[in-house]
Amino acid sequence: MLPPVTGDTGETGVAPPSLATLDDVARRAGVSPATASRALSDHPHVAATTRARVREAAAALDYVASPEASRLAGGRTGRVAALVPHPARWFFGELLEGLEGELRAADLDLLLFRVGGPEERADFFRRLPARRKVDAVVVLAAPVDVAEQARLASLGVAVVVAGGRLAPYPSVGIDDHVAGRQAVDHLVHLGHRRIGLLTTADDARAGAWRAALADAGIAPDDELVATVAPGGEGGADGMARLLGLRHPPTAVFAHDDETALGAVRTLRRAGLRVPEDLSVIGVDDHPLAALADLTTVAQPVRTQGRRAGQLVLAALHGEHPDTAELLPTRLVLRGSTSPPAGGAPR
Amino acid sequence: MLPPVTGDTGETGVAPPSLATLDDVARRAGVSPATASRALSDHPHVAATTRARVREAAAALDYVASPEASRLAGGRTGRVAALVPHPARWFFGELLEGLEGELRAADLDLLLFRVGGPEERADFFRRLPARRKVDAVVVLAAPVDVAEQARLASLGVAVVVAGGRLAPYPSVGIDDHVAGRQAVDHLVHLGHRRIGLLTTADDARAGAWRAALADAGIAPDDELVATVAPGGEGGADGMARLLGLRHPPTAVFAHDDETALGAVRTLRRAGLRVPEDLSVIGVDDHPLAALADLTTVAQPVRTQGRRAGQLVLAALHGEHPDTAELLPTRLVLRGSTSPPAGGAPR
DNA sequence: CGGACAAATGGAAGCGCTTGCGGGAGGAGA
DNA sequence: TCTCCTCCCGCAAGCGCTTCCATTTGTCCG
Repeated sequence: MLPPVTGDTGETGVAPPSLATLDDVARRAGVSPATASRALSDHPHVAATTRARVREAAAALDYVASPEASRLAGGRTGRVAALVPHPARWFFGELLEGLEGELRAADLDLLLFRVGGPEERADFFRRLPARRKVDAVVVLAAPVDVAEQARLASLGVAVVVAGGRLAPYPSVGIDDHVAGRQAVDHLVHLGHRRIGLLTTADDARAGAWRAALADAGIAPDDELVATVAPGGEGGADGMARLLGLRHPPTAVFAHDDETALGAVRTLRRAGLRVPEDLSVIGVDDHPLAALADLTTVAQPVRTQGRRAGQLVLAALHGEHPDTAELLPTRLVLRGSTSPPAGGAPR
Repeated sequence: MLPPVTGDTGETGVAPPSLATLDDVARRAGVSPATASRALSDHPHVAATTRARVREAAAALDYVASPEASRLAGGRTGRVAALVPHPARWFFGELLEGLEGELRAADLDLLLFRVGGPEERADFFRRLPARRKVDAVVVLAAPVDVAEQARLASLGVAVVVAGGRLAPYPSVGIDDHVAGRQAVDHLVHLGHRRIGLLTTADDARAGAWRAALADAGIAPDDELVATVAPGGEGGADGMARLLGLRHPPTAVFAHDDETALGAVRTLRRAGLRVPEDLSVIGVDDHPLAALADLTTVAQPVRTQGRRAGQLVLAALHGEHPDTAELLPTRLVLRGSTSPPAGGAPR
C-alpha cells in the first residue's frame, strides 16, 4: 500500500483529504443519515427546508460522497466498459474519444478492454473481467457471436453497439450500403466501367459495389474483387493482385481509407499515376486521407461515439432505446479520382 | 436499475445470473471468507493447499471481486488511470495498447481519461481526488504542472510517465536528442546543407537539429525553422512557409511523421517531387509512413506502453523504480530522402 | 372535530470485502 | 513427554452509504 504522502497540509492550494462522512453532515444538520442521504440525492419525500439544511451542512463540511460506499450500497458502479478491437486504429480511437466525452459529462468512467484477436475475445468472454465492474458495455465494431451474447446477458448490464449493428442491441453506425453506393456511383458517374473492389471479410460495402454496377448495367466481375487483410498493407497487397490481372481495373473502391492508401502506394511503386492511370476511393475520411489527397466517403466517427454514449445514458436511465441509428455519410471529392484514361466512353 | 437477468439457471453453459460473492467462494472452498480473501490477495500465512483450493473455487464460480467493496474495506481498487491527451492519435493509441496488455495480464483495469485541453486537465485533477478511484496514474506524454503533481502526491497514488519524462516520476520514453540526431545526421550525410525544421513548441528534437548542423560545420539558420501546430495540417502549413523563403531548404526534418506527411502534401501540390526536389524525414514510424514511403526514425511506441505497465506493477508492489528509461530509436530508410538535387557537394 | 391518509423522518439491515485479534494445531526444544 | 512458539485460520467489526420498513407528525375531508 502506498502510504499517503505526509506533510505539507499548508495553504498551498492542495485540498486536504476530505474526511467528512455522511454521518457528520447528518449530525450537523440535525437529521438522520438516512434523511441526509435522501436530501442529497434529490429524493422525493424530503421537506424543502430539511433539504436546504442538509445541503448547507454538506457544503460547510466540504462533503463529497464516497463513490465506493455509495456504489456498494446502491448497486451501480458508475463505470462503462468499452470493448475495442484495436484502440490504436484511427477509427476506434475516434469512436473512443466521442464516447469518452459523453460519459465524462455524465460523470461515468470508461474502462478500456482490448478484444482484438479471437483469443483475446475468448479470454474476455471466458473471464468476463467486466463482471461487477461496470453498468454497461459498449461494443465498438467488434463481432460478438451468439454464445458471447448470452455471456453478456449474464453480466446483467446494458449493452450498446457503436460503429456497426448487432442484432438485439441498440446501436449507432452508418449505412454501409449507402456509403458503398456513394463511392461506387461516383466512379461510375466518372465513366469507369471496370471498377475493382478491395474488401475485407464480411463486408456490407461489397454488396453495394455489386448493386451499383448492376444498376449501371455493368456485370460485376468477380475477378476484380480482392479480399484483403484490414490495414494499409492489406490494401497494398490487394492492389498488387488486381494489377496482375490481364485487364486491370481503371478504378478501385477500397473498404476504408487505410486500405486505399495502401493501394495508392502499390500504384506509385508500379509507376502508375493516381488518378490519371487509376482512380482510388476509400471510406472514412481519415485525417491522412486529406493529406494524401484521397477521395473518400466521410463518416461521422466521433459522432457515433458520442451517440453511443447517449444511448448508454438512456439505457442506464431504464429506457430501452430499441434503435439502430444510421448516421449520414458524404462523398468527399479530392484528387484521387478522375474519369478513366481513355475519357468517359459514350 | 438493471435487474439481474432472471431465469435460465439451466445447464446451458451460461453463467448463473447471480454473481458469486466472496462468501460463495469461501463456502465452496470450505474456508471462511477471511481466509478466502487472504488467499486471493496473496497474503502470507495462508497454507499453499488452502490457497489453491480457494483459487479453484473462485475460478469455478467465475468470481470477480467487487472493487467497491474491496476499496471500501481498505483494499485496492485494482484500477489504473491513463491520462491521454488525444486517444485517437496513433502514438497514444499505440501506447495505450501496450499499457492495456500489461495491465490486463496483471488483472488490473484501465480507466481512460482524455486530458487534452487545459480545462480537461483541470477537470481531471479536480475530480479524481474526491475519493480514490485508482491505485495508479499513468501519464501519457501529457504535461503535468507542479500544483497538479502536489495533488497527485496528496492522493497517495503511484504515478508513471510514458512517452516522455517528468521530473520526479519513473518514466519510459525515447531520447529525443538522439532521435533528432539520427534524422538530421542522415540528411547531412546525404549531402544536404540547407535543412529545414518543422517543430512543435517545446521540442527537444529541435535542439538535435541545431547540434547536428553545428557538428557538420553548418550554421543553423533560424529562417529555416517553422514552428507548427501538431498534426498533418500543421506540417502542411509549415512546409508552405518554408517554400516561401528566398532560399528554401533542400531537406526538411519534421517533428513527427504526421507533420512530415503534411509537408509532403504541400510539396506535391507545389509540383515538387519528393525526394528529387526536396527530402523529408519524420519521427515515429507511423504505419502510414510506410505507405507514404516516408523515411523516418522509428521509436518503439508499443513497447513504451508495455514498460509503463510494468513500472506500474512495480510501483504497486511497493517498489520505487526511480528510473527514466530511454528506449532505442532507429533510422528507417525509405524513399523520401535522397542526396540534394545538385548532387552531394563535397 | 375525528378518522383515514399521505408526507417526513428515523432505525436498522445490509452491500461485499478487509483485517485485527485470538484460538487451535502441530512441530521443535528440553 | 510437556511447554512454548509458529503457523493457519475463523470471528467479528467495521468501511460509508442506500433503502426498506416502521413510526411520527401533519393534512384533508366528511
